[in-house]
Amino acid sequence: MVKMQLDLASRTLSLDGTLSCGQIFRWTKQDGWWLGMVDGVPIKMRQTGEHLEVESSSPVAESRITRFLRLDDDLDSILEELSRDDLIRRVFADVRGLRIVRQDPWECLISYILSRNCSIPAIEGTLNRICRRFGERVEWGGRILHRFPEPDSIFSAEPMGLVGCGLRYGRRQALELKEIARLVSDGVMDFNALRRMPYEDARSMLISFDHGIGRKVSDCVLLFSLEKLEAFPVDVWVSRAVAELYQGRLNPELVRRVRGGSRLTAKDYDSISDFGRRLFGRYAGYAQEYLYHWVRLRAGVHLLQTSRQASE
DNA sequence: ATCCAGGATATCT
DNA sequence: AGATATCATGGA
Repeated sequence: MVKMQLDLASRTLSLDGTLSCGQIFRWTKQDGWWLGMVDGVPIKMRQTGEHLEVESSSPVAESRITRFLRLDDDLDSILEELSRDDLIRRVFADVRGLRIVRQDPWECLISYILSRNCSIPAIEGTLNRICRRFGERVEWGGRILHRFPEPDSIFSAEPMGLVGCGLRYGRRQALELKEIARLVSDGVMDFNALRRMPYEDARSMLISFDHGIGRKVSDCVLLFSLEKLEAFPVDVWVSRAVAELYQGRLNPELVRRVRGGSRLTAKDYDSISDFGRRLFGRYAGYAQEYLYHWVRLRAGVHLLQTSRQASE
């Protein structure tokens, strides 16, 4: 057991908000501690006052935690730059200390491919079952955890084994996951290369890989794992938030469709995403995540599962 | 039981 | 190109 304490000092952080808002799916809170993995190493974290307490099974460089939580971002400056109007200022005030997390691109990509048309608890359940069945077992403190499976492990998986984990779209989706795993394993899909590309180019390339990667999945992977903070993913919640706050600046027909609960067309996605990016600029993704968390909090979505098992 | 959820794609006009 | 039909699970 290795213990470490990070001095947050002036670095604003809400660990609860950051890990419970629905950007990342495999962290759970138990007895006041967040339990999860960073680079395959089991980690426990707890925020107490000005400090972040970190416990791990083996030594972890402080810089890895700092990178994971994007504590290298000057959050206050970013939010100040994003404060275009009083509406978004109020959202920032209601959702304090939320940070975008730096996820592993492979895990992030698979997570969002199978997130489509699913609720967050369902995504968590499916991911946990996939890790339990295909990921490496790790024991820590009498607890059994599972790493996220390597690409080769998914590539060589039996399709029905994946389907049995609860995929929303069955065998078709299992074949998608296997194909993506092959592309990653063969280096055809090169996350480091994508990270170096401009947002628009990386997004076009990701979408061109197909097999379950569309606009939304691309934007999530780019924002949460590939350093593209201008990405503005749009789901039903973000569309509701934007349609509510900025109804006067959007196509009235689009606002009506969002309010009526009808599904978003590809064109609607582009309208809202482009609007967000134009309004907020290089840190639009941060504004998006605050909007997402804000509407869900206000709708009374409960974010912390208390009784469900993480991964055994 | 019913309803909804961090959508993508094949198949039309 | 742009609209729409289809896919078909788990959790609240």
